[in-house]
Amino acid sequence: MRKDIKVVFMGTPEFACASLEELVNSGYNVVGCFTNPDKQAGRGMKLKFSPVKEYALSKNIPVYQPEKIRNNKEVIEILKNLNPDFLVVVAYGKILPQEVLDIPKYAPINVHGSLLPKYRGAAPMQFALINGEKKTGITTMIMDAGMDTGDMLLKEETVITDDDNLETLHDRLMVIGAKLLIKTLDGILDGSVKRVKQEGEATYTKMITKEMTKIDFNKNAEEIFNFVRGLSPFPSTYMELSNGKKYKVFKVEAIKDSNIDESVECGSILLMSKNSLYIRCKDGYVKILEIQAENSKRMDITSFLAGNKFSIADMFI
RNA sequence: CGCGGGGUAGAGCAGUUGGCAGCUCGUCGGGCUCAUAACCCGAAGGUCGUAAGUUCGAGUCUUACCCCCGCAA
Repeated sequence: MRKDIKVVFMGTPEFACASLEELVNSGYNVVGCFTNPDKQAGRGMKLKFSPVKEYALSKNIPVYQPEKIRNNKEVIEILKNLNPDFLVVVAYGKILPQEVLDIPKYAPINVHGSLLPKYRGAAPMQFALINGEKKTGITTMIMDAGMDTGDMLLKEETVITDDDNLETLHDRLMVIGAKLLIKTLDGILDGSVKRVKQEGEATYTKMITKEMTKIDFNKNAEEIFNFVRGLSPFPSTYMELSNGKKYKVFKVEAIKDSNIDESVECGSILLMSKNSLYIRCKDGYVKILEIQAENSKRMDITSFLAGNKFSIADMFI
């Protein structure tokens, strides 16, 4: 049954690859994969394949890597010739024109990392964490020309705990997304899944840029805690010393303190011992737990302080 | 040939013009006891990434190789 259904897959990072693997493992006939062009990356700037490409090649699935799709006659011709029943798009990194969305026989399906209509856009998981959400999830939808505005098909929630960071949430949603994708396709085929319009207040997320990743110690401890875990371990947040030195921060603990000494400026080092570092913020202090200096590797604060010292007069700006 | 940093004790680091291999922490053993991972004393633990070279003498200088990491993407 599933093997008679032709699927064209579009995706690029690891998050997408999980869905592709699930499609293949559950027996769908994946007839082609679209993924972003190889780019130079890593030390030595060697050409690197995307996770989706790596996997597709290992399964002998044809791979296509067009620079652009919009107004690209050649690519649209290829897509039409593949004659897909479904087009499945997961974190592809391109916006698809209606012309392409019209190609699949059943529907173009997208797997999105939030509970729509909240957190549409590029970085749903990051902002769910940064905003201190208590839950988030995966939504599958039928794509339309808008940015994550299509009719919804299935949703699955997951609770965000204090121990979560971007890595744990990403990994969890990746698995949920892959499984929900199969349920969605199966449900469309047997008619059990109905499309539902997105209702309620929609919010959009911007792409995360380096400039956005600096810690602002004028914020509350809780806000900083959420900010750090929302971007950890990648792209990660950083704090900057008044002398210009930067330190990436991967994990902190938030401690509210109503008796905080108001004469100490936000960003000042409140206390440094052989295994802990406390920095003043708006409503208390932040205890740094995992840190990485320039040209060095990520380490827990105890190891870091064994060989690196700050002056108590130092300040993070 | 994208730019750059580094391999020294279990961890993180220092090592000046080549001249006895060190610091903080941890570990182990004692002490103390109000003492949380946060007091005191003591001990163990290193073929200084690998190979060759220069030298009376190399962690340090030269050459080659291996490995790790940051930026950038």
